[in-house]
Amino acid sequence: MVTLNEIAQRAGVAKSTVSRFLNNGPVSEKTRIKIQEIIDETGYVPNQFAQSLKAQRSNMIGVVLPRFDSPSTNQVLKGIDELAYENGYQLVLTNSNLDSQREKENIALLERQKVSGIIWIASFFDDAMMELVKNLQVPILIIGQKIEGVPCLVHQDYEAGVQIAEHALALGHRDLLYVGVTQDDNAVGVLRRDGFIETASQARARVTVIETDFSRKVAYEQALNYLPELRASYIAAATDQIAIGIANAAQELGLSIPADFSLSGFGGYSETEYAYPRITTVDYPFYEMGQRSLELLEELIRETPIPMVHTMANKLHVKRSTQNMKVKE
Amino acid sequence: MVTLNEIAQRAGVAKSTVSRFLNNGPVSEKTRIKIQEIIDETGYVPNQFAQSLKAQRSNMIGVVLPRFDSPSTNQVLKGIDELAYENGYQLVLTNSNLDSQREKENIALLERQKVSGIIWIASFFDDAMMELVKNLQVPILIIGQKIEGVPCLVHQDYEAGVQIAEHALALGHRDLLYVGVTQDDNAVGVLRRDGFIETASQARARVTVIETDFSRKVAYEQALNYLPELRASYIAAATDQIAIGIANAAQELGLSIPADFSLSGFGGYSETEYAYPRITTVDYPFYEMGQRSLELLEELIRETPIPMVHTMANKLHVKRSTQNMKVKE
DNA sequence: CTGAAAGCGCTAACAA
DNA sequence: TTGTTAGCGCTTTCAG
Repeated sequence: MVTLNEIAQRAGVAKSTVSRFLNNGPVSEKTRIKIQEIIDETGYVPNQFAQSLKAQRSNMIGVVLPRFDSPSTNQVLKGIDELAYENGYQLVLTNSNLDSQREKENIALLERQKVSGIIWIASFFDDAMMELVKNLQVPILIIGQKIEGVPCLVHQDYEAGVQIAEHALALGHRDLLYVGVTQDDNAVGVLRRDGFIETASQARARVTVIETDFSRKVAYEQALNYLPELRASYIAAATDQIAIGIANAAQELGLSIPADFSLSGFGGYSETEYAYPRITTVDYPFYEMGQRSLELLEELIRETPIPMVHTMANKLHVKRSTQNMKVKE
Repeated sequence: MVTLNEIAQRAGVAKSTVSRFLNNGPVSEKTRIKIQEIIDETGYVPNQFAQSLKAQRSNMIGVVLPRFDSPSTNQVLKGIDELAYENGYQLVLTNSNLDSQREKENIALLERQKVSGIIWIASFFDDAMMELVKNLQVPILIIGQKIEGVPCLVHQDYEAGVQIAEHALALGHRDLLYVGVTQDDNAVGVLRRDGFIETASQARARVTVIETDFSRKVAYEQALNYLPELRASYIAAATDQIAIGIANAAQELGLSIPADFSLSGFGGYSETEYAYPRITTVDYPFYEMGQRSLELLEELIRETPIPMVHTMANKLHVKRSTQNMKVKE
């Protein structure tokens, strides 16, 4: 392996001179040329470990993600990656496999690796995690969950709930079903639902709530049960996956959307793009969120003081699955 | 930061003793306990850069992938990740964003980082790449493309083509349409097609071939054109994405699958799971492939001699989109 | 503008 | 079993 030392000897200068050259320090034109020549000849590349050992930090950015096969996460990743590449960072990805224990391990691991910063795409969260994050020696940015005292980047989930409710109301629906998820997930389980319910309630619409989990399959199976006796004319599902599950069940039961009921989701990362009919949803800007998260992390790395909470705006996309309340009878 | 040196001083022993302790070398019971105590107290963690600088290699495994938002790649990743985690490797992912230039950069970058090994999920391939890979100082395993003289792990694409053709023939279809992709992609563009065509031709079936690209959208648009005048009773699409595009177009045109024609894809990573009707496909074991790739890479890292080419078997999954050739008239 | 020297934290001979 | 010592390759004072 070619080392700095070797370059120095061949060029007849001291190591420090070569080092200075490498770091754009003051070096005379003559030696500059000489050194460059030798470097080209030998194909020398600095040893990153030695550099990092000195610097006590690396040019790596750690990302903690809940799983590899989530389309939304992948969009976020894409956004992170793009800027990381442009700005010369190397991405170290750690998958927690939806395991809170492993999530902690991963964050600790990245800290030991002395990454420049960590982006944590959070799924859930507990006190031990809080403790860990607060004592971290490395800047961290949390995506997707709001945590007291730690820089976060979140969606406007409450507002999204409001948007969907307003949409339903504007179409004349007065009897609504909200298919939600566990309250353990604050963003998806609580905020969206609250935005929806509060808006609907204020308008004196009737809202029923049922809970399902995140899987398309379970949503599908449950829907097979409740759809036949459905009273509501509008179903708001807490995620696009759930909406698709419901749509599948409707198809199975011979129900037609939006003729029999309107249906909407939340998410919109092309998930619903190929569902029939296209499902009305609130688009979440995942890709942009990834980019933004890296920008914010860089501020943190530079120790620029920034606000703790940042939000990404989302946008209602009306498709064919929702329509005006039909006047029956 | 707590260093080994500090631990040594506090414990009243030499650095080397602590180091030995850490690496399970011979240390007396008494000092063993003492050292452990101090480590627990201080929360000491070895500095990985220093370790790597010494060892001239890291415990990282580099993965080069074409993009983040490919479901099949994500399954592979999941498989890699699982074993990497179990075996104490850290994953460094580099995205090439479907850019051959960046693919090269990434491999070079990982080499400089002295990862223990590289898994390259290859999309395409040229001579410059060949050159690079052959001169690599780090073990590399290529997934998805077969390259002379380099360890590869590939799908049985030709065999998959054969399987689909045999399936179509067994159902009595004699007029087949193959919707393929560019021959630049050897695995998908050439092998699947050849397996299909050769099998069908031997059975004296009529085969027409048209080419599309990898996107569901383009497949959909093209199908809108050719489906109305379709002669064939069976369409074999080169990927599930393409099959879904065709199915969408059929739905749009009021054609019914499999009544009007049978349709099959290749792939089967739950992509087709929610399409209606469920599409017959050849399941590719992506997850298992990820696991296998890590196993193989570990052999390479240990310098165990292994064969150059490894294949993953796939399996035909018959769903509702294909049925017996109807006797018309 | 350049060189000598110290040291980042760890491992591995080699002696004791 | 333990300690001493010499680096791994690089950066960074500090003199010259």
